[in-house]
Amino acid sequence: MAAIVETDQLSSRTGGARVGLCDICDIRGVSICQEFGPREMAQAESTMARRAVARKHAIMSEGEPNDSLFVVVDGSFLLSKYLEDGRRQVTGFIFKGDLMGVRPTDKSAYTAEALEDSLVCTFSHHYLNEVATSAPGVKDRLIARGQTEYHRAQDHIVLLGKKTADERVRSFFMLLAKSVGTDPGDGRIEAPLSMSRQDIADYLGLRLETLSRALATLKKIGFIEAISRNHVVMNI
Amino acid sequence: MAAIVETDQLSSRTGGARVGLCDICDIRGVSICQEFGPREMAQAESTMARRAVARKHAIMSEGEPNDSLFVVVDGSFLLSKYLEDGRRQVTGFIFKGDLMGVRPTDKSAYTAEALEDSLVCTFSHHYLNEVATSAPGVKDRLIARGQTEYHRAQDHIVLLGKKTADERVRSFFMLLAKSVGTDPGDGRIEAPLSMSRQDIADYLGLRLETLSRALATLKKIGFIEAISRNHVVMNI
DNA sequence: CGCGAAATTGACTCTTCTCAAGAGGGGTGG
DNA sequence: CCACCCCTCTTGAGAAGAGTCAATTTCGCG
Repeated sequence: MAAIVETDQLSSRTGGARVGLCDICDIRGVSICQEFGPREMAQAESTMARRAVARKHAIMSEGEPNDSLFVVVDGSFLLSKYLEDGRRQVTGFIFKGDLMGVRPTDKSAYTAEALEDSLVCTFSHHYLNEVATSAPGVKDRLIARGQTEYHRAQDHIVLLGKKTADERVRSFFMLLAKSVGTDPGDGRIEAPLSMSRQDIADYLGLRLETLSRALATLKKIGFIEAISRNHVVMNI
Repeated sequence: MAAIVETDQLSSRTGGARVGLCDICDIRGVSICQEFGPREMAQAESTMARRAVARKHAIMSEGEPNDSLFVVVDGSFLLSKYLEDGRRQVTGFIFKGDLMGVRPTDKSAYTAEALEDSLVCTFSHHYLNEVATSAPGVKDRLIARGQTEYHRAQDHIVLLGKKTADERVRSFFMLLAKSVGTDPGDGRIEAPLSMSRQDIADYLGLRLETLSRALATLKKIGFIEAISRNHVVMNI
């Protein structure tokens, strides 16, 4: 199922001048790179690779080894785990600025696949360890990110364990608003929907049909102003 | 609700000789302390405190600040989060050797309360940072522990999102067996049950009654050989 | 414009929840 | 040491929410 794919058109791995790749990166300020000083940044750029990941392609697969840290520069990813009989649970959505693969492992705990054509920076952990000796903040940042992931997971647990279908769907849209929502000026919030209804249902622990009915309810009460396959306008 | 309580009878914070506290610790090998060299260990012992936590008392509370790392030396803890209307979700159980408070925060994401009279070692993060400069493995260990927590949370998410009541209960007992189970020789596994039925139900996203019915089923099919309020024998 | 996948809606089923009553077990006081 | 009481757990019956199966509609894409 969806092997790791290298779509390298945008990679900067070829030799020569690479000054500026990070300088112009619009997530530089929010990710681990902010811990790099000028020297670390130069080091980073020399081993870091930018990689395009095509929609539906996995960058990590459950059970497969992974030794890289991925920083999502653009696009979005879906994290999932499968039960033996094929039931799929979506354990999270990853957006611009988020990290995947905080720790090298020889058995990844989940699959991460691109929901749209996306762009990531990859850092080998082996190398990151070296950088960390001169920029100790990097490890603190990894610890912090790990905790953020954990807290998100705990919120997800509360959602799945205690919330009704309508509440779950509402919570999902709140998360979406916070992660990728934009405010066009009026009270409304707009957000792109890079995931399918099935993806959302699998995230919320609901069936497709139940999600659909909940969407109808949220539309009726006005929480959702308009929704299409890949876009939503909310009144929060 | 359950403030942080200091039940200090067992604390070693008073001055004088403290040699040996860690040397004789039976979880030394499995926890972060294993990263300490002799010098770090001496440092650690001088600022670390052992603390007894009485049953039902919280060592961390949702929304409250926390700047210590806790290592569970003996006993067990329940992690929980509450919705505004009081619904409680148990997000995890913590046993001997586990960590709590991997990161300092001024708003703890969850509450941790002792399920039985327990014993923890507390390390202030401020101090831990100093130790980490000479023992860099400590931070790696914190990253690793953070990831372990996250992976457990993901398993919990799968459980809540995709499993039936019977499957959830079965999974809980498997977890219990792995965490605190002992094999008395025959194929069976025994484990103490420090949590109530209500705690288990809140962990599994089920009602008390549903859990009770599932237990009856598991007894009938023989997965559970015997179960009382605080002890279980399983056939795995 | 039309095809096909994705999403919605409908009717019915089933698992889990709810409310209620009863049984069991542990601890305290007589 | 026993009995009682209280709290926890179990069991029962009916209701409700979400699941299932199936038909239909919508939307995005060629």
